[in-house]
Amino acid sequence: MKSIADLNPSQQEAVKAANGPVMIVAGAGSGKTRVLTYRIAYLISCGVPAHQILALTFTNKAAHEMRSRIVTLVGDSAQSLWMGTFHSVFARILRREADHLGFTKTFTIYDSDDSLGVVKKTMARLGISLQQFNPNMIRARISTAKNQLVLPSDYVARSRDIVDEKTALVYAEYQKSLRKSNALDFDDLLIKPIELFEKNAALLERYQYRFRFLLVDEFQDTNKAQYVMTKLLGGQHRNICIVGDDAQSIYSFRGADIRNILDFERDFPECKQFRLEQNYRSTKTILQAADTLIRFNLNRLNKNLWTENPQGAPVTILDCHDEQDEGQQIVRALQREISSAKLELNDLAILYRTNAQSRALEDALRRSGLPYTIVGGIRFYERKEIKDVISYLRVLVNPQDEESLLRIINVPSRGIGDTSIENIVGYALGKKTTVYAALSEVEQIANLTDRAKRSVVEFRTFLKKFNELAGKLSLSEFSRSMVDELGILRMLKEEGTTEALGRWENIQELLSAISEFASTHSEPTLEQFLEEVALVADIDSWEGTQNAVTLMTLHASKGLEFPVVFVAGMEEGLLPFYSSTIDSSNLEEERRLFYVGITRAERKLYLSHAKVRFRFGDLSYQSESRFLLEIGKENIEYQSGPRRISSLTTGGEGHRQWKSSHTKKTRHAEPKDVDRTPEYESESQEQFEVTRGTIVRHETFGRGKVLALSGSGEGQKAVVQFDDYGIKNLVLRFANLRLG
DNA sequence: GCCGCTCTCTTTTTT
DNA sequence: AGAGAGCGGC
Repeated sequence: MKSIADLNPSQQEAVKAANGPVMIVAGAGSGKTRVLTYRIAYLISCGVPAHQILALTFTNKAAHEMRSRIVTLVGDSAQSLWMGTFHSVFARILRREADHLGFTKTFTIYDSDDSLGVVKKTMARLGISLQQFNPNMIRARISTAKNQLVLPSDYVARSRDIVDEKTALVYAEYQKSLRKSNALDFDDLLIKPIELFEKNAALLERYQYRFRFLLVDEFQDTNKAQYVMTKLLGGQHRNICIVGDDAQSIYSFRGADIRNILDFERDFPECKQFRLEQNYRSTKTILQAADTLIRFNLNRLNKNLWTENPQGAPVTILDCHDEQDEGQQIVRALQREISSAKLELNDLAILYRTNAQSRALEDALRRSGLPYTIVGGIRFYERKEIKDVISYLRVLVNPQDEESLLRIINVPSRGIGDTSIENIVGYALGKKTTVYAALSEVEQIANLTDRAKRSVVEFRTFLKKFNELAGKLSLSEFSRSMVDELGILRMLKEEGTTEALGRWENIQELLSAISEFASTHSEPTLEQFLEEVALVADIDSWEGTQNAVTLMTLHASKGLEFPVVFVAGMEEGLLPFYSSTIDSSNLEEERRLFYVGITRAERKLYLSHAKVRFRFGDLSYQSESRFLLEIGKENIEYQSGPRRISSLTTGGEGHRQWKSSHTKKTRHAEPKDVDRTPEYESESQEQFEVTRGTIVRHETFGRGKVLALSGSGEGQKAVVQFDDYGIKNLVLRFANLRLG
């Protein structure tokens, strides 16, 4: 192995503390990835067989990169490392052990869309109104419960409102449906292994023995299930190394819990701690800005990041009029940077809070002719036409997969309508058999038209044919001929619209992806392909090597670095983002998110904000983000746009009303300020004043509290938390609210 | 059963 | 503003 002399002393110590629990607190840009790779390489060079090391990373991309770096350090023996995300590693383990849990190896992994479909069907079956109760909210609550290892049976006792009561019912049925479909959702991939190991001590022991060294990266973003899993696997040998930075925890909405770091210290009191505080990435100015900002968070571990890098240029703030202007100003700044600093396009990144913001930025880039690449947005594998083809493949692998089966039974449309489907499902339910099996008993299903019966037989024959072909053709031949026979490509081509052509291209792209998968794997199977598809993240496929500016969300930027970084949309309401449920912990997470953004920058940071922006089809006027005031005046310079148009003074009637409510200056945020939620587009009502906090009464929903207001005039909307019906979004003009 | 229209909801972030 | 779902007419 190459010498580790090129690491600094604290990095070296962290690398060499091989045995026992280790906690590495690694600040942004402190060479964390380097330490991890060297640490693993060091273990291998000390004689630990690579297959006894399990390293859990946050993205597949990080895993791939680390693995190849380790291979360059210690050679090919490192290929047998176990490395990947929690989800992919445990999916792999679950495939092996599926029969212990009553699933088969070919189980399907349901994404959030599939889960939502199951939730909806379950609600319908239970007679719970989809109008009254938001299926998405119920799905989210089920997911949260699962992340916290709350079982359906325990959920009832924790019910706090009527939505919880309904959720409890749905949750129990939802789990049964998944089991019937031989399917696991994302959360199950973490929970089921725990269930497996708790039930089966011998099996746990085997895996404990197998993975003698555990490493967990981005530990601040693990959830309870992931932590319990870590403890289970590593609790005996205690060779657990966790690496993280509490200041970069940005996934609490997904159940991540920073308290895991504190719990680790409690559960492993003998753990050795290392702190990496020297930053190698950023200029002093950028680091100071980040540090000044993060000090506004009360809830944090103390850390002292420092750097030997030069002072660097101040952070530039771009005042923009609207999102178009923002795009233009960013483009101009980009062009200046490229010409003056001799940068490549892939040295530049534009980050934002929400995917929706990319649009205006893309427009500006396109107009200027600057090539760009976008990470994320509408995910490829979530597009309708792609999901349809994938569903066919899923059903062929796992005929029990009801969600996919019902999705494709009439796609392309073959005359099996909703009524027929209902009859088939009803029949299956009555006979306690799967829908797939019911297809073979079509003659016995009541109320089916002859046309529907014939179509079902056709559909069945189609599936059967490709089931038989599966073993005979190569993966890419197989999928191509299946798509051909489905006839969707031909149909799309005939349709001829731009949209249809786009879909046609997408399906071709999917087929190429399958071919590529087949050529890069030694024994490619459909099962493997589907698993990979289910667990890819947008960032996994980003290479960063092409000659283009990169656009992505702040979340996706975690772990990356760029010489020049732009953070767009620095406005109250957008960053920090607020929804109806903002509280101080949300605000602190938003601040950490911005912190992550700042610390991606090596040499130069730009922050932009717009006065006017379209949101939800309405113009909205926001004051600049409080975070701009929190990064320290001494670190910033303002650069005004070349021309200022203020629609506050030149705008028409519709705009004038905003004047009064938005001349209010954002309060300077102080850590001690208890109520930090700023006024959010509040305005007076005709009959009575509705503001945040007003208690109102609704004809059917009863008593509720106004959480937020948005929009203007006729279109003004209120987010109301009802005592019995949860959160609703109402148009005030129609809602007929009375004071409660 | 299919087509086209209107209404609703969304958009926070993602494995 | 745009997409998807739900509804009504053919």
